[in-house]
Amino acid sequence: MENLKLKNQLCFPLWLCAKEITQAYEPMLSALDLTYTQYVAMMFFWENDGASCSDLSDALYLKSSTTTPVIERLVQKGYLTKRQAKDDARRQIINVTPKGNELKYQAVRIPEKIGSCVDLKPEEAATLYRLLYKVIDNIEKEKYEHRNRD
Amino acid sequence: MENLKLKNQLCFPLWLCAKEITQAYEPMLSALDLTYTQYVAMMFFWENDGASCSDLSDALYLKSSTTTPVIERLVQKGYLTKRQAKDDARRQIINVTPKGNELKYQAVRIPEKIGSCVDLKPEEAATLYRLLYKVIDNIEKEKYEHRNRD
DNA sequence: ACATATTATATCGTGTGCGATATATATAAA
DNA sequence: TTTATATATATCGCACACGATATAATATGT
Repeated sequence: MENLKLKNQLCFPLWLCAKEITQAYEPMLSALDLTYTQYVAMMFFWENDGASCSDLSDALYLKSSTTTPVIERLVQKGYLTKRQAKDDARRQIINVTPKGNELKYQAVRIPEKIGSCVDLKPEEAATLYRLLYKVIDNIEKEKYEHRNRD
Repeated sequence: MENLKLKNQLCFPLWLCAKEITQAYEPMLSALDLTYTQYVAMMFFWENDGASCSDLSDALYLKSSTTTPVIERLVQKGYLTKRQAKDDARRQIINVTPKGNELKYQAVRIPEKIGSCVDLKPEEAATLYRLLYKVIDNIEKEKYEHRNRD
């Protein structure tokens, strides 16, 4: 039963690490009135102004049942606007407001602060980054193959 | 603003990877009527029968507001029991029921299935494991120092 | 043109996970 | 002994995140 011990699970430090790093953002983000998920969503729209709800869902690997309320809150806070596309009324176009763009200038110091908190050597960070994406790709591939087995 | 792009964030693949791997457990765990968090809690109690609620909170770095309902559900399912300690009435002792121990034998194949899904070379998995714990330790250290700055 | 399938988004219920707060018990200090 | 402090756990409200399902709009096939 050695393989059922917590210390032998890869998933456990992964889960824990994600939780810890998300919490490390909390004091910086609460100053901007953002949660971590809202911050990630803002990062996406800063980079992809005019994208749709489903573009966000795809980029973040989230379901619309998660992104819809996240976007809704960011609209309420005045950081985003939402309107129907002219060519396809199903599509909701999201735009960043001037207030939402100001946030970007306030957020610009956050990544380096987190970096100093994580405190890895550049090559360690690069290795971690590479291995995480490898796991993500492997799981995605497995999911895809599983779907096609039915 | 290059550092505010999603692809340059270490936290994003971390968060995504944790989410993906948790979901990969889902089909195996739903057969045992467990969620991922409940499974982790069961792993802890299989290894630490007779531990308390706060022992679980400490081991999983969770608050009692999270562990209390998790334990509550596992008691309802008949996998755990909860009783007051004789020497300290504040302390709640958790024990695994026979039904809870049967689960262990059904769960024993899960880690290897996840391993094949994650599909890393042993040395890659070891590196990932080491780097994740390094980040966790660094963030914990930072938290500790921050507390002592006040 | 019209039925069918697909796509985009929303709604609902369940289960974490957090901070803030409350309560009961136990220990230490006066 | 009484008071103060610390500890263990529970409760509450908020914000994800999921699967299942519903609804509306568009695209496709005959």
